[in-house]
Amino acid sequence: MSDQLSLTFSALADPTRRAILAKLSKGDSNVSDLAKPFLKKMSLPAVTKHLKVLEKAGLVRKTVDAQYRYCQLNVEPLKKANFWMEKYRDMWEESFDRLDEYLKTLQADKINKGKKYGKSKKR
Amino acid sequence: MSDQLSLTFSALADPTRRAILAKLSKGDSNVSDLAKPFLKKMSLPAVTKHLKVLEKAGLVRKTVDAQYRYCQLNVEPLKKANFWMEKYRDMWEESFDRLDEYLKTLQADKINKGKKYGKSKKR
DNA sequence: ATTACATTAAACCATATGGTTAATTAACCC
DNA sequence: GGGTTAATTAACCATATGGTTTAATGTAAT
Repeated sequence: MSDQLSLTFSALADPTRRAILAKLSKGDSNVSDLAKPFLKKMSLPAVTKHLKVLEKAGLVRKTVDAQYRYCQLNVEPLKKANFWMEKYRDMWEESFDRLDEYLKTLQADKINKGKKYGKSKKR
Repeated sequence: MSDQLSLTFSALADPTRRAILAKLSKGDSNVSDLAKPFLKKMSLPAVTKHLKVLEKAGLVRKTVDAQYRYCQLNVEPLKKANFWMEKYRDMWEESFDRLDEYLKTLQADKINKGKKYGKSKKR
């Protein structure tokens, strides 16, 4: 239906699914164990559905062992999503620099105000 | 409705919206100019809707000038999304290391095969 | 063989999403 | 003021999403 990147971002656009990924990052798990923390919030089939979304995005892989399905995190799509974001990294670091500069300005102004005969700073 | 992060990922989960962001990263633009490349694919109101999604996620800001709305990219949410992803960075770099190791193994095997009396490698 | 457990499938529902066309609003230009 | 342009709103539609409950499937355990 959608492209890989859209599937990935779409899969990440849900707190439950992000929590599932977080849990899987600490180790593989079968469905029941994985679902346990969410069963106060939702039913087991709901978790199954979330897992299916994650699988379609390639973020989770299942291996069958008897009646258990072991889920494993696959970070490859995350890597690709991150690669897409990298194009914008400069921009947010630049804006951080600007913030940094702004904070320095504030600091300078504060010092200036402190001085009885302080000059306004050139920028 | 959703949390900030979900809104961001959700906004990114569409190729048209990502293209809009890409275009805005090269400079501010009013809606019509922004929409131009997409008008073969979809109508202007459709683009307006996409913009609204991006605005709700905080990725785009509009300023009004007469009848024009100038759209500006705001990377802050991208920064936050990236921050979330960073937790997994080690994992995909690790998997790259594994790939690297694997490739070296292949290389070693190749060399081994080349030798008339090569031993099979223990794993 | 029966029972229990792990997991998924089916059927259903409400709301969200992504698109359309037609109408509306607001500002400009002559 | 009348026409043009920029952009949004409204009303509508089809499909997707995220949840439910109940049923089905397959394996294990006794």
